[in-house]
Amino acid sequence: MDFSGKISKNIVSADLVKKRGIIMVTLAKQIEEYLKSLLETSESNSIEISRNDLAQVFMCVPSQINYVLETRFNSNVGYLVETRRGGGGYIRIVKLGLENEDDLIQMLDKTSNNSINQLSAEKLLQRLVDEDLLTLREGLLLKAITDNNNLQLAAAEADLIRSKIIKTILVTLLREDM
Amino acid sequence: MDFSGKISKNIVSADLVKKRGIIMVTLAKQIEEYLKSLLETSESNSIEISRNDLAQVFMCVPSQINYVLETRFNSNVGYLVETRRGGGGYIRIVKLGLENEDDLIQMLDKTSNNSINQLSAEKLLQRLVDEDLLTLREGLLLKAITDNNNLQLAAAEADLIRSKIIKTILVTLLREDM
DNA sequence: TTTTGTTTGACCTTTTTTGACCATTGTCAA
DNA sequence: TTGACAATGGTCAAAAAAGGTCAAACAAAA
Repeated sequence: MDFSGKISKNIVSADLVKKRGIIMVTLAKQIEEYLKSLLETSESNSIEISRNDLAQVFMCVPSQINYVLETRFNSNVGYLVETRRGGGGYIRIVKLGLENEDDLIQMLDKTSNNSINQLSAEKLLQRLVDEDLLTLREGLLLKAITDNNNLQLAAAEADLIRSKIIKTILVTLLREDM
Repeated sequence: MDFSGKISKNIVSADLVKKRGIIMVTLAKQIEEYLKSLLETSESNSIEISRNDLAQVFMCVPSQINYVLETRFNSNVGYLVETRRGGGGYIRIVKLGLENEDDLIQMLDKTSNNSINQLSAEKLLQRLVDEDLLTLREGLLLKAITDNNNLQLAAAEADLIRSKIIKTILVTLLREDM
């Protein structure tokens, strides 16, 4: 996208720049708040936006939206983002339910070491089944997927992939729109 | 075939991606849903349409129909399309079921190329959900697991791991006790 | 002053839409 | 019988419509 020739934005954006006391509220912060307010009024704890439209609303470059998503809506801070390109593309932000799911959060913390061996994964999955966070069938499926025999990788690599898979499982279970 | 007054919009089939407050439904998606709704009411799991008539109903160029057929009704996602040109020409879409083990085994064969990209995996999972071999939740979980963003690997490596995961899923579904 | 966080824009990838041109089949008049 | 022509559907590449990446420039905080 070519932005050359765009109207100098300093003038227009002046009234968008609110001040809170002396500290300037950044654009990123404003977009963050806006998205969070949308999420709050959403019944499903998720919203769908168009990157271009949103950028237009805030009179900024589209990539600014990505910055906000990366820094304020990643899974470490309790959000999940799904996107699609092309005509009819969209960005979906899903708020993860962090309030009631302390166990999952704790597991997530522990799991984020980027490495989980097969036995640990199996135990963790079993625990999720025991706590009714996964059905038995889901547990079996996931156990098979994280099995060394099926991954067929060098140990270190398998452990790494497994940790990513487990992390994804935990994050997905935190979705409140399932 | 008479299409007059037949566009029943917003017929949303079970989808891995549950839709909430859609921003923009593409033409392709609408035509896809329409054809799927026709298929669902069809006793024979097959329908016959006229490309030109359908294009007129949706007020688009005829080749748009081909795009929909190629991307949404190909054999990878469980459909078979037969056509005939010339006067009295037609397009027949047949929905292939996944009714017995042989179908899954066939799927396994096709899949065992040691490489599956994200989109193909997503479509395959969607099909398993549509055919009630996976629950929607299982589908979402598995889709997340096979998502590039979550695997965080180089494309080629991701495709390889994904094929192993898909293979494991299919094999597991073939288990008698699942 | 150094470090960390924000903003911007050039360039890239994916998906959908459109249209010009091609191929096949059926009909009917010569 | 055959050859024009109408009625279908097929192909392919360009344009349009999204979103993604990354590094440089700026700004704020430590």
